[in-house]
Amino acid sequence: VAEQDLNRSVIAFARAHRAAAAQLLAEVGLHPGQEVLVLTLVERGPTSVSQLAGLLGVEVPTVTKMVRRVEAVGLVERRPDPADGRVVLVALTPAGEALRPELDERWARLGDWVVDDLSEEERTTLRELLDRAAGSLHRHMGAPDAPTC
Amino acid sequence: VAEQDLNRSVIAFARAHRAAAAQLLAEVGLHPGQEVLVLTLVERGPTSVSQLAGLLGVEVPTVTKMVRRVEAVGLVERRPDPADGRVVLVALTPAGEALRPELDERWARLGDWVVDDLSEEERTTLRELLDRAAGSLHRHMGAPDAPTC
DNA sequence: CCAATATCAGCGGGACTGATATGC
DNA sequence: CGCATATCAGTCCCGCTGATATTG
Repeated sequence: VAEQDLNRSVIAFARAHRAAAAQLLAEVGLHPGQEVLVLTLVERGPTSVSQLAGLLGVEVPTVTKMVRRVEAVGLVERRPDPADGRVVLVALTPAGEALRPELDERWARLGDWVVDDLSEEERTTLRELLDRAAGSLHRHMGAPDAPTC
Repeated sequence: VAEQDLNRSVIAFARAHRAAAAQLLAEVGLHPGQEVLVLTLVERGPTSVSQLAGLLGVEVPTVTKMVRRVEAVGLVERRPDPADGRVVLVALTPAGEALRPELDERWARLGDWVVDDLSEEERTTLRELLDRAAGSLHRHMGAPDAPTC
C-alpha cells in the first residue's frame, strides 16, 4: 500500500518492545505486563481491582488473574476495603516496595533503549504521535475508556 | 522521568493497536497475529517455516503452532518441499486466497485508524521513528550485561 | 557425524465471555 | 430488591525454551 505497511512497523515495534521488557524484567523476576501493575501501585498506592482494570485498559477478570500471579511472587497483597466490603484493595508488600529502585532503573533503561537513536526533538515527537495514534484507535473502537492518569 | 514515561505510551499504543486488529479481524474469523501470516504468504507465496519465523520476527516453534491453528481454519496448508525433505512449505489454500480482498481492506482500515489524526508528514515520521526505535531495541537485546558465567 | 529443519511438550502470560457469591 | 464488585471457570490466543525426529 501507499504507506508501506505501517501496521507491520507497529507490530514489529510492539513485539521488540515487549521482548526487551521481558529481558530486562526477567532479572527481577517479573514477566512483561506485571511491571505495569507494580508501577501503577507505586504511583497510586492501594487500588481496587476495578480501578486497576480501568487504568490498565483491561477487563476486571484479567486483573484478578494478574494480581493472583504477582501475589504468588509476594510483591503485592490483597486487603479488604474498610469502607466498602465489596472492594478488594491491591497494595504493594514490603518486598514490592523494596523492588522499586530495581524496577525503576530497568524501566528507565527500557525507555533509553527505545529512544537511543533519536534526537531530543524526535523523542518528544514519538511520544506525541504514539499518544495521538492510540487516541484515534480508541475512538474508532467501541471503547471510550481513557482515564487521565 | 523527563520523558513522562514513554514506555507507558508504547504499551498503551500497542495494546490499542492489537485490540483494534482483533476487532477488525474477528469479522473474517482471524485472530490478531494470524493476519500477518496470511499477508506474508500473499506477498511471498509458499514459504518455509523457518523463513516465516524470520519474516515474522518470532521463533520457529511459534510459527509451527500458528500455522497449525490457521490450518485448522482451512486458510493455509502444509506441503513438503520437493527440493529438500527437511523443509515444510506453508501455502495459502483457495479459501485463503479468497479471503485476500477482505483482509486487505481491513488491514488498510486498521492503518487508517492509526493515522487518522495525523498529517501526511506525521505519518511518514511515525513510521520512520517506529522502525528506528525497533532497530535500537533489537540492538540492545542480545548483549545486555557482561555474562557472569 | 554434524548441522539444519521442523515438531512436540510444557511453561508463563494476555484477554475475553459467562456464570456465580457477596456486599451496598 | 437491583446494582456493583470481585472471583471462578472455561476458552481462545501469543511467545518462549528445551527436548526429540528427520533429513542433507
